[in-house]
Amino acid sequence: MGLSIEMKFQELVFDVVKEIPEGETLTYKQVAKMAGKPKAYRAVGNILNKNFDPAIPCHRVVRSDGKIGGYNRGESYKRKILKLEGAPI
DNA sequence: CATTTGACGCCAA
DNA sequence: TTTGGCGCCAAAT
Repeated sequence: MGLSIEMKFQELVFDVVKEIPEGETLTYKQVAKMAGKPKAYRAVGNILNKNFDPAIPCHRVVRSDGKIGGYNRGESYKRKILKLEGAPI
């Protein structure tokens, strides 16, 4: 029976991001690696960019350079949320 | 099916 | 330290 779990990279990324606890942050590269493709960090950014689902705390994904990164609702808002959550960033 | 798009990452200067 | 440029990949068109 071809019931092999076949998740798209996009689904895996969303799943990983959904599991990020409050006050924690992951880098795009880390998320890509956890999703099974350590070199797809570029695609991760693109995927999160299209996500407007508030159930996915995509604001907890930051750059490896220590910068905030972007956010489809405004980078300022992203930084504010991270500060409110007490993220080490 | 081919090309373009980007919320990135890393290195050299 | 900061900046510019190249590489990298999935999804959209």
